[in-house]
Amino acid sequence: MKITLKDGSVKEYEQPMSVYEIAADLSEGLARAACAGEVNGSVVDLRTVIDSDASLNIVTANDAEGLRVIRHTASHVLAEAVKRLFPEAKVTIGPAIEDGFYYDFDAEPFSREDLDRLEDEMKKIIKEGHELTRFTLPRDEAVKFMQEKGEPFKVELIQDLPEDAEISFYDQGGFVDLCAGPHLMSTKGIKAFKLISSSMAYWRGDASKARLQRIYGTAFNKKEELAAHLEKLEDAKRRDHNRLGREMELFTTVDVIGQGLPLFMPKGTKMIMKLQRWIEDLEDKEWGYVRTRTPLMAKSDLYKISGHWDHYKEGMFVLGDEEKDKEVFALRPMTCPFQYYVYKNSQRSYRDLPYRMSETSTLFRNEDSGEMHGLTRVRQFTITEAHNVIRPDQAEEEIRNCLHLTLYILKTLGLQDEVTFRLSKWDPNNREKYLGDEAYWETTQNALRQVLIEENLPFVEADGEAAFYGPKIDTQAKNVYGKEDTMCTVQLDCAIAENFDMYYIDQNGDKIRPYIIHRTSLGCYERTLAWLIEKYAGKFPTWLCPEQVRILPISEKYEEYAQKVKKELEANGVDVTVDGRPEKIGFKIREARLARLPYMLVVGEQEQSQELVSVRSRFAGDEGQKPLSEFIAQICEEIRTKQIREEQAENSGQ
RNA sequence: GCUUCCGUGGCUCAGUUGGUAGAGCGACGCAUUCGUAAUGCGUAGGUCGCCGGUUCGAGUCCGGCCGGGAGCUCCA
Repeated sequence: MKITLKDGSVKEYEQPMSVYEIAADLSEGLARAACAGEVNGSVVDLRTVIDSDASLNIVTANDAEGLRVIRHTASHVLAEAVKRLFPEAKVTIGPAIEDGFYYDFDAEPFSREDLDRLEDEMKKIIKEGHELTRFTLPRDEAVKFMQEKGEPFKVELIQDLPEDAEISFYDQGGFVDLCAGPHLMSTKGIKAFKLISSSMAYWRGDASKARLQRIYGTAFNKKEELAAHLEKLEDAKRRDHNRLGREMELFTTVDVIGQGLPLFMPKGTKMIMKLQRWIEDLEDKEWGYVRTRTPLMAKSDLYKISGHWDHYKEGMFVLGDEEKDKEVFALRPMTCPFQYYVYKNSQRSYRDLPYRMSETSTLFRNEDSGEMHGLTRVRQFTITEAHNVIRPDQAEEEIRNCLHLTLYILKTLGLQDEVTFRLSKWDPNNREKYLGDEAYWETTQNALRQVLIEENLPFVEADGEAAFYGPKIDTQAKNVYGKEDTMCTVQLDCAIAENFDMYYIDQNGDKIRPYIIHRTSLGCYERTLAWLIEKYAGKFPTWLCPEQVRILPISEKYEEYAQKVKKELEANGVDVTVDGRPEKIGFKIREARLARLPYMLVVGEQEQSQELVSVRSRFAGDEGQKPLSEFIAQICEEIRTKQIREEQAENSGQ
């Protein structure tokens, strides 16, 4: 690969090299004069490297590194612009993040107009082309330096650093920011950026600390890349389930019913019922589950035993007033304790375990008003969840078992490549939030980690994401805005059986505490539907479609034959309708396409006389005429096997 | 709960500096009975999210509330 340096000279390498490697190499020799900015202790002009030659094929990960440097520098430019236009604002921190950068300020809220003005100011700063130069100070001098500048947040940051640390600063033509770097050598290196939005954020993410104003922006190497990114965001919005789901009449919301309480329309309901019947049958017939049906509410007594009354009362809908009423009820936020009493109804032997209780249950959680979002964050949702009561020696096998079921379901839905796994651990610095001691958490977390490793699933570990009774394996998916949500979960709970006095009788006749696995094989139906809408942009696999086939008679003369075809398809369990309106065939096809239907059957004179149908599919366009019986066999097979047919782009329309 | 943007007929949107509303699609009616992405003509439909204020006059300005989007915090 060839690198063109800023002074015009060319450097050649036989092997592709990373930005880091180049940086290291260049800093040894000729590069210093041409470069600035620091990467891992080596000095390099990343701008030069990135721009060198598109055919260089610098490894993607390193392009990402370069982008981070551009974005981080952009955040400094933003900070300078804010200080210029709003001198009273205090700067805090401004890192590069996945798709851009942000900077938090202690300031009055920024409006969109403010952001536009800031963009203009940033353009000026970029054009002025300030060199970024690094210098360091001993800690006490650094503190003094920022005190004199009147930046209390920076002072606090410096004071948290080790006493003997050399504190590094970057100076861009007079504006100086505390920063570890690296940066571009000049503000001129920022060639394409945009401020996206502003929002409130807490200092150090702590709601009890200062409320800051965060400005989000993004920056790219080239204007075209920025444009492509913005276009991608626009495209993502077109797939947004909250828009598409309403447009396709899957669900709606009503002001007077309330926030976070979606109404499923007939089509959305049909999809959810298809998912639910599938999951329940699968669990019961193939994975050894029994089904329960327990109340949607209970007296406060139950939640006092489970611990929810003390820890999570704000999150529950409480019916009644403890002061006035003899009995206070609450709508259930989970199914766990109800199913525990199903287990406790009779004495269980070690031979009975695992005892797997599953229930499609509606849950209620009083989310804060700002939290609700479409179908992904609601106040009432329905989930097929289970509690598997097991012997301690069955833990690993049963966790694996649950994970396999989840993986099978994701694969069937075509979602297996959309997820990441997370080992959700406790927060050792916040022990009062959890049951059990360090040894308990080490043991249970190790058990889950072991399964993930053995199953060869890539995963991240996250502190403070566990349930209060135990660690989890969460299956995470991102929505069209890149926000991550938990879809499925497998939780190991070795603690709660004690609270409910659950036990089984072992070989020796002794009472033993079981472990409990809390798990879902799919996320709640609301969230899953949202995920499917966004993944498929409304073009669902045929088996899930609420309307799988629409019959389009050429004219009203063929209505009778259309009805006959409909009856035969219905007899085979296909969801089918007839569009008998006196419209032209082209018009009916257009509407069916816009409704994202998988199959259209055009019927007219020829089809009627020979028991044929003309098949037009979302997948292959005009598939031509075939005998009705052949089409039925084909679509039934597709539905039975839950096949996901590949789309073939049609050249007309959308 | 907080920050910000938004709320005009069923849907998507227009509505210049305040002078009581428009379009396309859809719906309905009539005509057309049609061969693979929009047949023509006509009709109806809005107290401009709700409440209050400023004003001679408010969809347009101000305040509060309700609802929606994005973000923060939270998420059993």
